Amino acid sequence: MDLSIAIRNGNGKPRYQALADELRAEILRGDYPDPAQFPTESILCARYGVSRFTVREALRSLQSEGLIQRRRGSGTVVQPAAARGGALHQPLSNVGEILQYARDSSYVFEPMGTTPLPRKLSVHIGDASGGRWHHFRGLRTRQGEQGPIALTDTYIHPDLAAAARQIRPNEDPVFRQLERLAGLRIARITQDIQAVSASAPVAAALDVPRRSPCLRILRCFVDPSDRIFEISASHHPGDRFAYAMHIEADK
Amino acid sequence: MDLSIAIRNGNGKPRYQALADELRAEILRGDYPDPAQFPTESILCARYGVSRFTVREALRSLQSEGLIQRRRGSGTVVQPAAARGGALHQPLSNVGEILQYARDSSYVFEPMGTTPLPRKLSVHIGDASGGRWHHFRGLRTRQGEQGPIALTDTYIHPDLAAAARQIRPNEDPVFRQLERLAGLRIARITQDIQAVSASAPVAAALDVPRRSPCLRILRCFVDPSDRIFEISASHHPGDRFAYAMHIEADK
DNA sequence: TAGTGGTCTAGACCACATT
DNA sequence: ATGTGGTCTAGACCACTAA
Repeated sequence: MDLSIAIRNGNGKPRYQALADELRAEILRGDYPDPAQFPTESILCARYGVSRFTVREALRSLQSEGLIQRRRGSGTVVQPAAARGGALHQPLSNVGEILQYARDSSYVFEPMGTTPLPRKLSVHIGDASGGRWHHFRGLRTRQGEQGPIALTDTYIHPDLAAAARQIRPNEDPVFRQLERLAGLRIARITQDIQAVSASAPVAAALDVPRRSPCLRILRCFVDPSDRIFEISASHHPGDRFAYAMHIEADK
Repeated sequence: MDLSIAIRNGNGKPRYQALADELRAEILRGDYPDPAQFPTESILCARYGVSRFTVREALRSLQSEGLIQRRRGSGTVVQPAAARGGALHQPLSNVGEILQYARDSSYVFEPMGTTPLPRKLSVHIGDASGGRWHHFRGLRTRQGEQGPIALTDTYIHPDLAAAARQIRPNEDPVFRQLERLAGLRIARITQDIQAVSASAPVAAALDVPRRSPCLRILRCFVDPSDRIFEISASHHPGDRFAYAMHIEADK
């Protein structure tokens, strides 16, 4: 009677990740109108024919994304969408979500040629190579908003110039295209959040008054060898954007 | 010859957490001048007489705190302090770190009596009870800075008024004192980061010009039953404070 | 090829919440 | 008393890196 597609390992994806994807889709689809009706670990083990380890790894992902909450003795409940943040929020807990965050917003960008890394950024990462980085500039908009929610400047390391030239606007995010074109993997992202005043060009692009407060997010994309291959600087209008996150307690 | 205090379970603390505490102390103490000299999983298993599960749980904590990086095939290396963020940074990945973040800064606060929750906050959490919350106000300063790095307003839920009256300034953070005084546990924190203009009182307290950009962090402290028992609103001067974080890649 | 960390199994005992 | 999720063991196989 069990028609569920068994969680296999054929595609190369770990089982716990495939299981997490499956359960995440169910939750976002609204399959659990009653939050307490989420299956227990033992049920998931039986239903998908995997060990408890695999189930727990999958649920750990969902918990870190804020989709479920777990309590010893009681069980697992899905977190109501209302508690997951309001309209202008961007909850992020892993690289996958940075991609997925494009869900209900759209991003268009265009190539700006090559340039030395702006001084603020080169100081920030301690880069003194002085090479020319490929530069892209983009705007993120959200339906129902009266203006863009982000202006993003993206810089690609000089060593990846060949791949950078093949990047096409309006498809995947820049770092995903880079992964594919240059055959590299992203290991982690470091992020720096600061409040700044809108400079004239930023204010114009975001359609906000000059000097109005902006959230600036500096991201460094790092490969497994600790090389920074991409840097992005995003400016978000203070009144149209909030960065939401949740932090689990130590047990 | 092994004089290491065995990782026990007597104190009630899980073994993996005791191990993480031990290794974290070693790293912060500078016991690994050569970052690559960090022990492998099998060495840690043998040295502390625990299973690989326990070791990996401990290392998972340290990795989420950005203290170590791990690579299949190569090994585990401690993350050089330089790569963990510069002077004004506050890296946070769990509740423990929010406490620990007091490391090289000092925080003083004073009671401000009781007040209805400010409208901005009550709207944010959807609270319409209208009760009077205990209010504390504090300043965080950092040695070597020419001004405070945070102005924090903390509000305690009316139900905890009895405990709130016993809170003493200049000791533990408010939420730690609440845990002790009211016998509650904190399950998680939700956080909202936004850029705002300094209002007159905020500007005066932070010693910055009026309307200068500020990072505002709204925190809701939630108990295991999903009740918000504390809310805090922190304002950080844009030019003296950055919020740093790191995000691991999906495997 | 040897050794690393990543995934996975099948068990076990426990603290805790609910019945 | 039952069942939940949290901790922990002892194995195993694998993908990957480095020598």
